[in-house]
Amino acid sequence: MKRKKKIEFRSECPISTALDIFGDKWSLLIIRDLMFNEKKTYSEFLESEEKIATNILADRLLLLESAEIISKQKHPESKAKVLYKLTSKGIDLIPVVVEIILWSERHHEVHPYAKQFAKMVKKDKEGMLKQLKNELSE
Amino acid sequence: MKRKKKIEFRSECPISTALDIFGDKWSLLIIRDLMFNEKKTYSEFLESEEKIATNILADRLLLLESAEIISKQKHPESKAKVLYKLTSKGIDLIPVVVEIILWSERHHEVHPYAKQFAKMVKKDKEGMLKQLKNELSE
DNA sequence: CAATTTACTTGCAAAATGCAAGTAGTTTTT
DNA sequence: AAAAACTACTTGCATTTTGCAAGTAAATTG
Repeated sequence: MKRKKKIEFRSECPISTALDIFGDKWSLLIIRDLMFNEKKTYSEFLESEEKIATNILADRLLLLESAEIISKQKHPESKAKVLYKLTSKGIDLIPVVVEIILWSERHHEVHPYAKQFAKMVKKDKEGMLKQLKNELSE
Repeated sequence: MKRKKKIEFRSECPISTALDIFGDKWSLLIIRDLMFNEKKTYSEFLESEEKIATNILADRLLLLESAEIISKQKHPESKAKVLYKLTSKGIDLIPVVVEIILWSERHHEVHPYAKQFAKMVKKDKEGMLKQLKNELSE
């Protein structure tokens, strides 16, 4: 098991600390795929439309694991596969990700399904957050 | 007026698009300083404890300006100074930044003032969001 | 048992970052 | 009014990170 060097925090500012963990172009996309797209394995993450490079994916998975946002599990079907899942700390990022989606949807051209999602969240944000959390906590 | 090359979006995913704009270690810290720390000028941003490099700061200010998250204004006191402020699109990031603070405060060691802020948000999130928005919209 | 799949690693070029120093207006000090 | 200091940058260069292509080793499939 390869251990990634511990993340150095630049300050005790909560925003800075968060950025030290997921402040890059890729980490939140992995989290998105775990959160909304039912992706769980290395090769599934590779398929996403933004086309992350294999070495970057491996690096980010290690980083997110060392930050305890994701964890590795045995895949029930095959031992060639590795199952990644969000930890409770990762699941706890739901409100952050949802607010990013809402902001982006208000200000940019986005996929129709994102517009639909935003519409549903606006109807009942609390309910939606709870539902997402439940789905991921199983 | 130096124009920064237009940001390329990797996809129409709202999260990916947001990351194309502020998915790095510094942009959200500038936004934080504008949002919570009453910083408005280049040299004030440089003073923050994370110590951004001058060239990176200049680059991020251009990027945020081209994404219409901040705008440059004349400084009322001096024409040696430049006043940066959040646009309405930038102000609209308040919920994102607040959720990041809440998440980080729950899971990491942070400044005491951040804990205090989290406590106040938990009491009345809607009120706090409105108040922050009002303060920035003047 | 050969081909394919899965989860990576490696090597190298290109891009981004970080640091120190420099510059060009503007304002303050003497 | 000249010199010093301040403000908002830019420049050059070393270091680090990213991106791409190819390779590997174990597990699985045909």
